[in-house]
Amino acid sequence: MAGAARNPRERYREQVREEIKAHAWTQVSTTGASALSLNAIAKQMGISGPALYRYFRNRDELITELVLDAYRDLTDACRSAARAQDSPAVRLTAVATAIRRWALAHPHRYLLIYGTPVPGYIAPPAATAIIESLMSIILDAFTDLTAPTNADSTRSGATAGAIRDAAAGLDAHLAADQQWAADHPATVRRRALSFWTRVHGVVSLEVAGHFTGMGFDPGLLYVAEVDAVVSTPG
Amino acid sequence: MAGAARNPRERYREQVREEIKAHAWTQVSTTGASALSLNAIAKQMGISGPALYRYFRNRDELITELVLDAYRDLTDACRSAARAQDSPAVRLTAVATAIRRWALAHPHRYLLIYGTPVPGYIAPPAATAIIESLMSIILDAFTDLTAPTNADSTRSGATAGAIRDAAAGLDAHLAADQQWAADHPATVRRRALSFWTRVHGVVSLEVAGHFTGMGFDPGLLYVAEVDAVVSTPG
DNA sequence: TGTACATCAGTGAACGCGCGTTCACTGATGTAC
DNA sequence: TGTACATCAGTGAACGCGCGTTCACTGATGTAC
Repeated sequence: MAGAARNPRERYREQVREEIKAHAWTQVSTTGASALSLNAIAKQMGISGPALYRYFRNRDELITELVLDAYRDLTDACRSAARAQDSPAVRLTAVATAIRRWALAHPHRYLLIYGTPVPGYIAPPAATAIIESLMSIILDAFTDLTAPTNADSTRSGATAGAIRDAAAGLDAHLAADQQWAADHPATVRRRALSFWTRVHGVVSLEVAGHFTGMGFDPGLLYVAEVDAVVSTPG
Repeated sequence: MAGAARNPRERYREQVREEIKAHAWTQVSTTGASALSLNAIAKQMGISGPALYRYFRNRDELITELVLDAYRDLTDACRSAARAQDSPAVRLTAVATAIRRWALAHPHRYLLIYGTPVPGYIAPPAATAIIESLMSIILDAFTDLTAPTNADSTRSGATAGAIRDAAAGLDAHLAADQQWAADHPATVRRRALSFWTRVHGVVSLEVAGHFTGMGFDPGLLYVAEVDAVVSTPG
């Protein structure tokens, strides 16, 4: 995307960069991100170590590229999942499914973004921009979900007083806060945050293997968690 | 607990082991678990590297000890939080608060357990036993919560059909499954799983710093998420 | 079309460093008679 | 109470290894006249 390689040399450059990143990914998946070794990548490619410095200034720049690729890949998956659906509720479920599918298909990619931060490494600002565009998919869907049924979203109801209190408290806090996603109403932001944390609650535990041996299907738990926030009015 | 040091030599041994672990923790918090270095610990203690092999067979055994300590510490925090409360709903909130407090107080401890798995390292079976005792605190609380209001936990209700469907589907699946926590009814297990994933959804994102810069209070989101599963009937 | 020049991919040696782990050892500490 | 012996904490040298990064270089590839 950032400039289709014009001359042959640039084309080749881009090609080798991709090959390096591919080998980097297989290494991240086996050794972990913090143990990523440039020399090992070079050896796998049948190339001398210093040759890599033609393509990446140093180790940190390579990791940054991997992180950005992962962010882009996840966001693309969500965008195309959302595009296919008209109904906002179905769209949200589709996005949730896309996230889990993506995470299970590329656990190392997921963990590089949402796992333990690589010590000493600071995520590039570009990553924030990408993740914001992902969040806006979710925010927009919740906006669409709230708009038509605006009339019957009454906030009383005798059932379950405590949950309403806590949610109302969060709403009030978000209404006063103008930093994040200020162009969306507080209720929409609250539901988007709820969606986001429930998604990662199930997925991160599943990817890290904390459900293994328990013998139930995490997919059903996932659907239940996501549906609860999508289908609950308010 | 595992045998109070009898003679002076054992007492000293235990003491040095603890000192090594303390230095290991400060190193994990700065460098990350996968970069834990025995030689660096020794240097910090003013001791030669090989001396550590008197106290731990190798690097893996030290990490195992750290993991077990973290599991024990978290479980103890939850147990004492639960002990103070009679009402099951309040008890669950107290446990949730204890988990978040503990995670924020010891981010590296939390991430060692629930973050990216250390590559090549397999969690010891003893850890599973500890985490099961933690889960039983939550399972018992949900059992107490369900028991008295057993009569009015009707499964119909016109509101929010989708959420009921997904939850009911998970219930049916859990009822058929006899592996995990088979001594508790499916509904209780479903709610415990929901509680567990919501807790980690908020906490893991918060600890990894994914809320920084968004400008809202994660504590309020946390309370809302936990209250939603504690206060929702069924 | 052919030649001269600039660009740039890749090499190999070298830098200083740290790692986990083993081994044979010294010297202090506790124990048994 | 004093001595002989066993136990064990800790040392220093050594093992082979891999790391990120720099440097001066060779040789191929593309460009300009």
